[in-house]
Amino acid sequence: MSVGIRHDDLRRRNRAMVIAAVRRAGQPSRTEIAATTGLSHSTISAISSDLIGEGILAESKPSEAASLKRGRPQVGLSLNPEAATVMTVVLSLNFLSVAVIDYAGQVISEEQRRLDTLTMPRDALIGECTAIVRRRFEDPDLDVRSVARIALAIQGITDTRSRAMLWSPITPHTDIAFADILEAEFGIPATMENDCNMMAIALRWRDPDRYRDDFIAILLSHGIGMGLVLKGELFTGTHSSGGEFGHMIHQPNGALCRCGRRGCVEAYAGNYAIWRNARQMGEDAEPVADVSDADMRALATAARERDGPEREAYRKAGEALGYGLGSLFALIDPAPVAMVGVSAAAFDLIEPALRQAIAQTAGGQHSESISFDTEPNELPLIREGCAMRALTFVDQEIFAPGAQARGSVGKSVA
Amino acid sequence: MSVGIRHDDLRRRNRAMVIAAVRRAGQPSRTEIAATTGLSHSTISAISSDLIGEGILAESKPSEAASLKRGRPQVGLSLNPEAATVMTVVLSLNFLSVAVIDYAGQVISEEQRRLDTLTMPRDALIGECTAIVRRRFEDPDLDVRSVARIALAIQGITDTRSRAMLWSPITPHTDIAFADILEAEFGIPATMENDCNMMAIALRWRDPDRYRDDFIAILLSHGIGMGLVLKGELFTGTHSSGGEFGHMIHQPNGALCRCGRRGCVEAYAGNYAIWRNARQMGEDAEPVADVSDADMRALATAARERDGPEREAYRKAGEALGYGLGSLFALIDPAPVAMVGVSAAAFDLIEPALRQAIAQTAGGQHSESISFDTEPNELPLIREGCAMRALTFVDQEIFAPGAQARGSVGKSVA
DNA sequence: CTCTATTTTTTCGAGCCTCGAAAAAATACT
DNA sequence: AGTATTTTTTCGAGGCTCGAAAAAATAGAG
Repeated sequence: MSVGIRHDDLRRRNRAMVIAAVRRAGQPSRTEIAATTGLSHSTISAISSDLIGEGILAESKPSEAASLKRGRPQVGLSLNPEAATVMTVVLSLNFLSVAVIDYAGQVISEEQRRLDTLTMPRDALIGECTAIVRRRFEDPDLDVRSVARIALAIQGITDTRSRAMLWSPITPHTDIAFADILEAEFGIPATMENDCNMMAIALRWRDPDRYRDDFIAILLSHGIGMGLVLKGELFTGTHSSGGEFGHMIHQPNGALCRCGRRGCVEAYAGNYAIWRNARQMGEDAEPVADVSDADMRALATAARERDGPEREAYRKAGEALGYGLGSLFALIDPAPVAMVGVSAAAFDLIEPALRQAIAQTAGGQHSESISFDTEPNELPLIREGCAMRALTFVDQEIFAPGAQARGSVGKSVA
Repeated sequence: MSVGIRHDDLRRRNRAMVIAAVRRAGQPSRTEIAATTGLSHSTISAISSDLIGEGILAESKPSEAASLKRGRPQVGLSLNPEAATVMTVVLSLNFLSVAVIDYAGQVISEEQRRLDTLTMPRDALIGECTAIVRRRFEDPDLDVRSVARIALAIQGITDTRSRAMLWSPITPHTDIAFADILEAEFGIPATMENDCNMMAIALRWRDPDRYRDDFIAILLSHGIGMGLVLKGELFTGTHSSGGEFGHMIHQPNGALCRCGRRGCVEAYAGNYAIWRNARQMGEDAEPVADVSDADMRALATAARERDGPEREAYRKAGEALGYGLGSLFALIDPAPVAMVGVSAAAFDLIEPALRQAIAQTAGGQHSESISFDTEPNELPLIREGCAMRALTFVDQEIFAPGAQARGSVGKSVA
């Protein structure tokens, strides 16, 4: 059962709250923090004085707009970039990237690398990941001790505890406990996250007005992924990262999916499925391993030019996505959707059939009011989400230790 | 954003925690409460002394088993039945029932009534509800002032704030703010809940070992409903009660559903759908308004006796439920399922096709390990859930005021 | 150039709350 | 009757937040 609140949790939680307020607002004054947190000025004063003393926050120049006002000018509080650093590792199909990010969220250094994830042996894949991290540590400019957290993201299913990759389309291997491996290797806390969840976190930081408490990020790529934020919290399954939107059933006994089953949404809307339909290869054709972004763009161009199998392929993708979203909306009610990935650039071809399908479902009662946004480039989003994930971990678990250990106050996405 | 913790919230939250511990454990000693809440003995002593002084808790006889032990005997703490009462109102097809329940959860009095919900005018329906509540208030044995909360449950969609029924299959009328209406009428806080959510709450109280943090309650009745508990909390949509499992899409452009759309799970698995298929009326046949429980039982008997359209109807129901559950499990991972309602008594006819379908979905990877439980009688469950819903409201909002107003510590189902 | 109004931030004492340790209470065992 | 054991209460210490007041820092008025 949930547990009582001990007296010392109070300060820790309010510390975390202040740090979160600064991370969100950028350069808020103490008065502004008091307003957003609902705590008294005295408390904010005491806490921020502590945090400055510990080198977590720093005072910045009084904000420009405020100097027009009378009275004592506000002093902005900001995150001290040197308080800590975090590392992000993003593993996607044939591509591995790492970045070092300071406490204020700026990228310090990065490295990217192509590799053949589909055919690599298990050990080689793990080795590449540890090696790329190690190379960052060897950078003489980087203070190794400052690295407080490593966040990995991978396309595929991870476990709820964010320790391991359970299954991924980018490698034949399963159940790799990347988080444990990196922790053992470098002695730094690490987590293994799902790529679409990180996209959702990044969207929330990028555009908190549109993506606030309830929204959906859908990755339209070789496969179909989803990151879901409900009531301000990242939605995950009970055992895994969950949210396997791409593998909801669209057509019982339908098209062959990359996962080996039939009729999944992905088997109609993934790049390989669009490709298969556009090339009229039949729904039983084995999914191809990869379709280049250029090929997909050519497909979209062809579909825009004339009515033919390409256009029909996108229509089928839209239909599958629409019925899938309709079923999802039946469960969670409609919410804003962000379409991310290379096929999001072809969303104009997908949207009509999608809206038509969704209008025929219970969740689509107000289908014209459901709004879609597109973002063709998923990698920067994933990296950004990872960074925020790692940074907020440092905020909460390291700079306000114990605050999140019990109960659930103040938990929120990222 | 989430808000800081003020000093006085501390006591309120810990009060709520102590009350919750007593409600859960029945007659725990102070020492046991200290252990489950993690608070110190001194704190528990102080809080329980307050609660006893306020008439919320009462000391009961030392528990029998403990007297075998040495030392000072434990004193059990229990809920004082006279601390408050709550009222539950359950509105289902052609049936209205009300009950008064004391603070310890015992039914004090009840009344049940048949009425024709499908044809009643809006005002008459509302009038029946207020009248049946008023009659309970007129009971001379009932201290009107003790009634602290009214919880209504209805089959259909309610809003997230638990104020109104938005849509229901039992009446043609929509958007009835029952909670507001009863509050205005009697001056007592009221909520309007979804029936399947109440079932889920009741299951959790009845069998916390099986139904703890993640489980699904599915109502197999004229329509198909679902109550979903994830991570220990009732899952609702962003705007409505959500969880409209019955209206996830099973077959695009498939059988005609009671909701007017096509291919919903319910259009294959609802009683009217099983009836329609068993009578070979075709998937376009208008759903019948009601099928009696006796007719459904006769159908099940016929299906068990011989291979024919009845058996096929149950097979189709199982298939729809299986694919629907498969899609749901793709999103949330598998969880224990309780099948409730008259058709749960025919689950033996449904299960084989259900398991076969689920095995073909992503969520059904370990389909043999997914466990189903059946409970043919939904009404007692709904009433029980309503009672617990109302009682825990009193625990938290009235006897520990302010505790839940900010943040989210200690929130949990019911 | 000084004084006043205004706004932000800090300081200080009061009031709560929880905690640990010790005391008190209540029983079983010897 | 005395001792051991377990539960519950008491009491002082320490920590935290709050409100009020003071201090700090600036713009505008005269």
